[in-house]
Amino acid sequence: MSVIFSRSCEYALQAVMYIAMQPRNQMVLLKEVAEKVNIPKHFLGKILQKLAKSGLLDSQKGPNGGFALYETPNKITALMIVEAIDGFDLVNKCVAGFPECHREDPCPFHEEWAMIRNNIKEMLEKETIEKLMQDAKEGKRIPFLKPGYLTK
Amino acid sequence: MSVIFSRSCEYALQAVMYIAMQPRNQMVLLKEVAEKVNIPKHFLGKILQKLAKSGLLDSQKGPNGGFALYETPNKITALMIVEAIDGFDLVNKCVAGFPECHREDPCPFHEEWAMIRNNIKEMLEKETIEKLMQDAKEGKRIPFLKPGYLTK
DNA sequence: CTAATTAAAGACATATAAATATTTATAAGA
DNA sequence: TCTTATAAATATTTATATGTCTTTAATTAG
Repeated sequence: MSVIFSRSCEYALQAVMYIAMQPRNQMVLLKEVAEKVNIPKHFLGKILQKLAKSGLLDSQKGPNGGFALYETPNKITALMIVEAIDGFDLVNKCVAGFPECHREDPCPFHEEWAMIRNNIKEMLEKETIEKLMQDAKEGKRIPFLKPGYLTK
Repeated sequence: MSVIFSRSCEYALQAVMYIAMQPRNQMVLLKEVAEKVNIPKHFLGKILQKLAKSGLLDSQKGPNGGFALYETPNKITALMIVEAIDGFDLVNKCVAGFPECHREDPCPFHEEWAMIRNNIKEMLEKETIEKLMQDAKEGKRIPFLKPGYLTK
């Protein structure tokens, strides 16, 4: 298998990027996100609820309701999203699955993995939603990016 | 979730380490590995079969049968084990799950992740079974390591 | 107050990984 | 050849993640 993030977490990252790219003056519908980013609607609903409970998104029921970023894009990092959905077990769990592996009593992989784990964490902290949007403007692919977005 | 390796893969790494630490002049029983490393026996059986088919282990049925390393410990790397069990999707798959992400048309995470992925790969290549055993002798914890091992 | 719109919640279904149990095939030794 | 020890193969169960469907609750507009 070799997965880093769960499917839910991948969806969360993509959905937040999509929401961030919409005009800030109105909320974005679950239906719209689901269709544009191609995620099962009710499954996505639960993911966005979780992000809302974690304080990353705002959500409103009823007409004109929907989802929006709770903070400005420069305050939301990929790490926050990952932690909200998957938890960041990567930080604690032994990469080789040894049950009692920790710094004072490390397995043979421990130190090497600690470095990599740290790289991952730093990378995810550095990637704010703002930066991801910037990247998109510079041509990095975000499949659901509307053609007109760059010129807006 | 945030998993790097599947449970099977963790078991594979641990089991190979265990086998490597046994005397080379006889085969190691599935039953013994399962008990000492604390892995469900039949589940482990399938994992070891897979390692045998991949050419990492030798296996023999019947009395005096069991499993053994097919190569000397310095020829077997953690990467080989991971690839045999999980495949190394890490190499190909987009970390954020974008379906059509590749080098010529990368998502915003692509380059950062490529570096980390490479670090992981290099680390796993560097960790031969021999080195892991060396580490164990230097005090790195391997829970199923027999107390007497260091002085043998 | 009523109807319409939307997210939230809960129940259910499916897919996959993990674990367990049973049967079969192979080799060794008496 | 017969029995025993062992891995290999197969079938079954359980757990968890993912996906779907239905109902409920909240909000707005009229």
